[in-house]
Amino acid sequence: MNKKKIIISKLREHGVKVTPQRVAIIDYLEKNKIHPTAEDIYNSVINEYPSISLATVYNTLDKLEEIKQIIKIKIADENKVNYEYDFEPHYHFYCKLCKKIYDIDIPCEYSKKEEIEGHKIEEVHGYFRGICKNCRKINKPTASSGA
Amino acid sequence: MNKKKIIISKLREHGVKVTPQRVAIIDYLEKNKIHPTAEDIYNSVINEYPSISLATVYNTLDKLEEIKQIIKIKIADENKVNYEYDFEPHYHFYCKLCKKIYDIDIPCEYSKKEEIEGHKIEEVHGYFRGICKNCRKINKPTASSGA
DNA sequence: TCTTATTTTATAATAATTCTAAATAATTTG
DNA sequence: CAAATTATTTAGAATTATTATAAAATAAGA
Repeated sequence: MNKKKIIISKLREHGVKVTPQRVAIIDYLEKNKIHPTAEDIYNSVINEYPSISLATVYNTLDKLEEIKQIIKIKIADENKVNYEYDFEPHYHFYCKLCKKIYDIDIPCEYSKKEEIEGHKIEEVHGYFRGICKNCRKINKPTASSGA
Repeated sequence: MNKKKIIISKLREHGVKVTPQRVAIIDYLEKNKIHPTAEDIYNSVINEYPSISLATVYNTLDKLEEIKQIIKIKIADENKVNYEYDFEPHYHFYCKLCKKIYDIDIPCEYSKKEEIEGHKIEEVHGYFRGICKNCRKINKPTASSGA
């Protein structure tokens, strides 16, 4: 059973209607694992549903978050939310130059703990910020430009 | 040498003037280690400097971030930034009920690494979200209300 | 004191997100 | 099948945190 099917059945379980707009948003998430913003999703889904509204995108993302199938991540410099579709807990890396968010293939420490210092854990978030692999290369002085 | 003095000398090093407004903001951070928002700071400092503007608070916080004396944390449900004054890297815990941010007294794994998967690390962030110790108590069924 | 650069202030602008109310679609009930 | 009910979508207005702008105030140096 793939994630799309899981989501659809979970929506039904929760009495949430599986509308074409919602499916289009789920499809987008399924195919574009780039930690998109609500606007990224909107800009793509609007091709299929020219009358879709940004509010519908936000509303759908909220529902998906409620049923714990996506996670909001707040990592960018601009004050906006990116959405994570992946199941497995892992770290993220945000590049201050190209603004891309990378998945980091190490599990979050503490991601399996249920509580910490008496507090009940529901989500674990871990991320790095810095300069990514590619931007380092681009900005590194070349042999000819070096001293 | 305490942190306030360090900050003041660092500001001077960077050619940033140490104005009374800025000192008041630093004092607030020194005395209120509650991960305040810019508005929290503004609401307090305005008592001392009734004409201070929110822009000055943001401007000062940006300067303090530039010289790496505070860290922006994006953890709350509302889309706003909280500021961390503490030196040592550690985790945070955000309570979804009372909205408080707790410091968690375990060091961030990877906080001393310089790079990961080829990316250059400049900041490491780790946080939990869930229900805090106190809110768990308050919301727990009492002996008399239980089955 | 005059000059210059910096900072503060007040206000306007921006941008992400949420809210609202009307329109639409789907579902249930008679 | 038709009417009634309910959930959803839409368009657009409202909200809110933050940033930008420009004029006034301040500070530092010559």
